[in-house]
Parts: sequence; structure tokens; C-alpha cells
Amino acid sequence: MPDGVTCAQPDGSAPVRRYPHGQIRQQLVAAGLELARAGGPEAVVLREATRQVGVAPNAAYRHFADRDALLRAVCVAAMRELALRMETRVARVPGGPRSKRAALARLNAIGAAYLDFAVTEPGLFHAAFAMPGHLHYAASEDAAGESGRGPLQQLCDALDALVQTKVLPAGRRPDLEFPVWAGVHGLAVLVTQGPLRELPKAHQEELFTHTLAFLQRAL
Amino acid sequence: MPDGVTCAQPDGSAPVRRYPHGQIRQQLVAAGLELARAGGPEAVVLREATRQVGVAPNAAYRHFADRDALLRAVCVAAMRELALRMETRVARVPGGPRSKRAALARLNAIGAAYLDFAVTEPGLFHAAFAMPGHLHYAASEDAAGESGRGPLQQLCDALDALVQTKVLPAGRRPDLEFPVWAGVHGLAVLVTQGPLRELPKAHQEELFTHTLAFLQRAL
DNA sequence: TGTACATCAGTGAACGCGCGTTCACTGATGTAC
DNA sequence: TGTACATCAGTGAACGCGCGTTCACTGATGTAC
Repeated sequence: MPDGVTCAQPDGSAPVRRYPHGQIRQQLVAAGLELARAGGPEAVVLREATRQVGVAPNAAYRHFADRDALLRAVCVAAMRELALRMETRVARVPGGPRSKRAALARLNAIGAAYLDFAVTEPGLFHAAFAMPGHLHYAASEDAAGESGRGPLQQLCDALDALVQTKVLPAGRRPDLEFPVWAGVHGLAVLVTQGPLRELPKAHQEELFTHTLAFLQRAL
Repeated sequence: MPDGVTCAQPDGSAPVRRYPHGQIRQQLVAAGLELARAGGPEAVVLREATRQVGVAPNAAYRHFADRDALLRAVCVAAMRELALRMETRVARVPGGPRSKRAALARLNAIGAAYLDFAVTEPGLFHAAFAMPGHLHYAASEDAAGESGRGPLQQLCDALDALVQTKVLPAGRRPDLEFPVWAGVHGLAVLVTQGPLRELPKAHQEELFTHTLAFLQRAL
């Protein structure tokens, strides 16, 4: 039920509600995010979002040009959620910026957070990568976490740290983020939407650590 | 236009057509495959498939329990197409089964065929992995190529060959197919449906060879 | 301080669309006697 | 060889559904004079 100010109409028609500025837009995105959480990006249905907010379907058009605009906002929010999870997991790794061991552990934390997000929130994970329309290839910057860095940027930072701690020869660094990203992303997709989706949870976890170790070895 | 036997009705109503046995089912799958080619699995619309075959919408229900059954058939066909492409590309690699160089080249051919398929047929690639309903994790066997081996099996064969030619220590072999698969699959997904989809073709190709080399190094 | 008015963010109702699916049917074909 | 009949694979018509989107509207709010 919406909690806007309601005014009973003398003729018995529906009351006109007022909401704090920007409230509805925010609520629509939140509702869309829940829909995506439960059913992925295709489940982000404009009418259903308005229903959950308790508002007429066309009210959404005061805040979004069309359904795709709402979906885009939801996708960005999902991507931000991923960025946040990566941040917090990396932050939990002890050790200074000089430590080789810590630098490796941080890279690992990034991969683990990514896989964990995919497995615990498959709908949001799928949505994060379902941005409709055109898309700059570094668009994930738009969905940065508190550090202001998107998922890809955080990965790059972790790889750069490996170079700075001399775990990784500088010559190997260029474009290294892509193979690593691909490895983690591929496993996430195979396990959440692909042929590995019915694998028992325990086996999936094994595959995660195994794959992260594999990627580390390839550095 | 369908080419079944037509019989003009005396009362001017539509003619009743007869088709060779199994013809329509086959045509429906073929039509569905074209829909998937153009627009991915969601574009496999039962009514549209019947339209293209030139048959009434409900005629499909003589051959498929429902839309999902048709989609499943299309997904299997798409997966088989991938298996075939992998087979032919592997077969083109010269050298006997004892050659280390050939064994590595074959593994590379598998990855390259996979990526090539994803890029040249993004709709089919997406469909191949969009099988609805339950799914055995080795289900790709159902979509084997001429050799009777599905994509995952072919990858395993190539890795086994690396062990047999002693390119790879046997201790490293177990479950190795998953990280490798994940790496290739992830790149394919990122480039065809993900944030890298607007990268120029040339840059994508670079990423392909770069990633395949990365994976090879990790062995 | 009061009043006229533009703006804004909602409303109800309706639109057309295309989908998957079901119904009762029809007539050609294959089979049993 | 002919005839009755079950089966099979089509047909047209219709169903309900939920979607995105548009329309004309209404009344509360903020602003200019």
C-alpha cells in the first residue's frame, strides 16, 4: 500500500495522492529490482512494478520514457550491487598494498565475490548484464560502488596491484583483465543459466575454487 | 508456400493438405532455427514458425506438446550445429595423434570454433544454451556431431590427448575442462550479449587469440 | 496577504497487439473383414 | 475386390491473457503580481 497523502473526493471518486518528490521513481526501480531478483531481466514488467508500488500503470511514464528506461535503471542498480559486493569482499582481505600475498588474495576475493553474487542472486546477476540498447564497453563505470569503481575497474585495479607488488611482470599486464574476467564470467553463466545449473551446490563450489586457482596459475 | 498435396473443396472452403510423414515437424524445427538465428531463443515463437511453414498455428500441436517442446528441439539443433563446427575445425588440423604440437593446435581449434560460432551466429549460440526445463549437466551429448560427441565431450577428448602426448601432466587433468570451458564461454558471452558486444570486430578477434593463448599458458 | 494561473504528478479507461492454447471439425489414408 | 470404419493430420475460429502505451482528465502545489 502506498503511503502518500490521500484526499477523499466528495463525489466518491478515487482520491488523488501526493508523494514526496522522486519517491515514486525510486520505488519503481526498487520494485523492478525485486522483479529482476526473482525472475531476471525479462521479469521486469512495467505494469507489475507500478502494481507493487500501488500506482496506476501510466504513472510510470512520468519517470521513465518507456519500459526500457526502467529496465536500464534496474540493470544499473544490479550492476552496482555487484560492485558493492566486490568492494566489501576485497576490503575484508588483510595486508598492506606491498604484500604479494594480499594482492593475490584480493584478486581472488574479486572473483569469489563475482561468483558468489551470481549464485546467490542469479536474477540480479543476469539483469546486471542485460542492459538494453547501446552500451559503451566500459559502461560499468556508471554502476560503481562506494569507491566510485565499477566491477571491471576493480578487477583492473587488482591486476595493477599485482604488477606493483611484482607478482606479475609488467609485460604480461596488457589486456589481462579480459581473459580473467571471461573465465570468471563464463563459469558464473554456465552455473546459473547454463548446462551446469543443475550441478549440486557443493560441486559448484569446488568448481569455483578450482577455476580461481586455475586462473591464478595462468598469471 | 507449402507444397503438400492440395485438394480443392467443392464448397469453396480451404483445401485439405497432406504432407509426407514427419515433414512438418522437421520444417517447424527448421523455421524455429531460423527464428533463433535471427533473434535468439525468445524469438522462437510457435505461431511464427507455423506461419513460415504455411500451416495453421494449432497444427504444431500434432508434433510438439507445447511451445517449450519446439524450443527444446531448436536448442538441440543449435547445439548440434556448434558440435559440427567444432568437429570440422578440429579435423582440419594436420598431424598425427602423437604430435604434441597437433594436440595443442586441436585444443585451440576447439576454442576458436566455439568463439567463431558465437560471433557469426549469436542467435544460435544463445539458443544452444537456452534449453528450457530440466537438464542433465552432460546433456550436450544429445546434440552430438557426426562423431557422436557433443561440445563438452570434444573438449574433454582434446584435453585427454594432451595428457596422452605428455603435454600435460596427468595430475592436472581432472576437471580441467571446466575452467577452460568457462574461459571460452565467458568471452563468447561477453562479446555477443555482454558489455563487450559493441567492441569493434578486429578488437574482438585480438581478444580471442589473446584469451586462447592465456588459457594455453595455464595448462 | 490574497488571488489568478501554470505546472506537475497523479487518475481511469481504453487501445491494439500477439501470444499460447483449446475446441469441434473434416477429409484423406490405411486396415479388417 | 469392395466396403465399413478407426486413425491421423490437418482446418477455422475462438479463448483469455497480460503487456506496453496513449488519451483526456483532475486536483494539489508553487509562483507572479
